[in-house]
Amino acid sequence: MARIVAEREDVVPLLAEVFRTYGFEGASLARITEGTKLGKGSIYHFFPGGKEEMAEAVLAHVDAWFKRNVFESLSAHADPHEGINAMFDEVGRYFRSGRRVCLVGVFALGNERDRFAARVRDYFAAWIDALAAALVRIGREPKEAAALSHEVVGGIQGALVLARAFDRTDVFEETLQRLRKRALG
Amino acid sequence: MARIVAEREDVVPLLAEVFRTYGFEGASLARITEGTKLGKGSIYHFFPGGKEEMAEAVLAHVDAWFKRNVFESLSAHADPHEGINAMFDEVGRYFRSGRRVCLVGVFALGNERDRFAARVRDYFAAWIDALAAALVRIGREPKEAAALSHEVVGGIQGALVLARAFDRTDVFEETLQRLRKRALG
DNA sequence: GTCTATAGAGTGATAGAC
DNA sequence: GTCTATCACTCTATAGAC
Repeated sequence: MARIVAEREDVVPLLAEVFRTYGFEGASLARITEGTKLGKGSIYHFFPGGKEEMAEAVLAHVDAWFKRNVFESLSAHADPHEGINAMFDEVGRYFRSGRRVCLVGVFALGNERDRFAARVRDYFAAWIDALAAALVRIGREPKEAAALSHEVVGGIQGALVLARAFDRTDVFEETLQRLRKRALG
Repeated sequence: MARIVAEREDVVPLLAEVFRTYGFEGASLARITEGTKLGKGSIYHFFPGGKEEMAEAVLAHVDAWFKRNVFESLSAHADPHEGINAMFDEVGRYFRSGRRVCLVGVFALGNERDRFAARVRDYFAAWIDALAAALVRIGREPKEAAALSHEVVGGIQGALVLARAFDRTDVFEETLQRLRKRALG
């Protein structure tokens, strides 16, 4: 018996792609074992809680990734303009110009939202708050910054819907450009 | 046997709520029979093609509803400003201030997009085109009208995601107000 | 009898859990 | 792999309108 060492952390990104592609209900064990190249036994060894625990781990992973790579750009840069630009660059890369959808957004729209309400809420709250803080740093009024921040994050989610609907990456890229200008201008 | 006469058209709105709530994959026959109060026999009598035919009928129904009640507002009013205002009013009502999600948006994000690609694309294209035409009528340049129209329709989709994520209708209403102002201003 | 709407038992396949 | 539950779907049987 070959023992290809896998760890929980190595499985989570693969799991994330399955949940992202098929949603929570559509992520069947068959699709999960295919996507992770693991047997059912291994999957349940890593996630005794079943699909619910898998989805929790995936949401935590996405949340951590965004905190580290996207939200932190906003506060880490000495120049907040640079931080905002870095955020848009990262977002464009992460969503592969709209070819990839937002897993948390998909969960927010679905029936599974209630099950993962806290995770979904916290993800968007963290993003919006980090962006709003950067907007205040470039001189916006707090209230204006909050509204603009909602507009940008919501606009990105909407752009993902339209990019998928039209199957066109330029729809996503152009919206990203427009939102970037509005945030910085 | 009680014979409560139902017609296909009466069933479609009930079906729509099931697909809207659970998505295509999550709309099991158990949920469908529960939501429509019809037995499997009746359901398959109306939709011999099964779930695929049900989803097609639902998408066609939503599409027709929007064409009649939303997109037509944009062209029917003598004053395009009034038409755009009417569109925003209808959208706010239809989505129940963000408590309801967009069935076509959910389909666009999911794996089922490919199966219903034409319907999904046409729905958003019709909406964006109708709005862009109204924006041209109030004096916008065609190119600017197209960009703004994408922004508004995408913004509405994104606002639905955020409203569900935060479980707050005011997030949706405020975004709708902001987009309305931008469209008209 | 014919036609349409109804109900639901029963099919094999597949689901998630272990 | 094995378990039970549930999946989408089929089929037979029924009722009532013509």
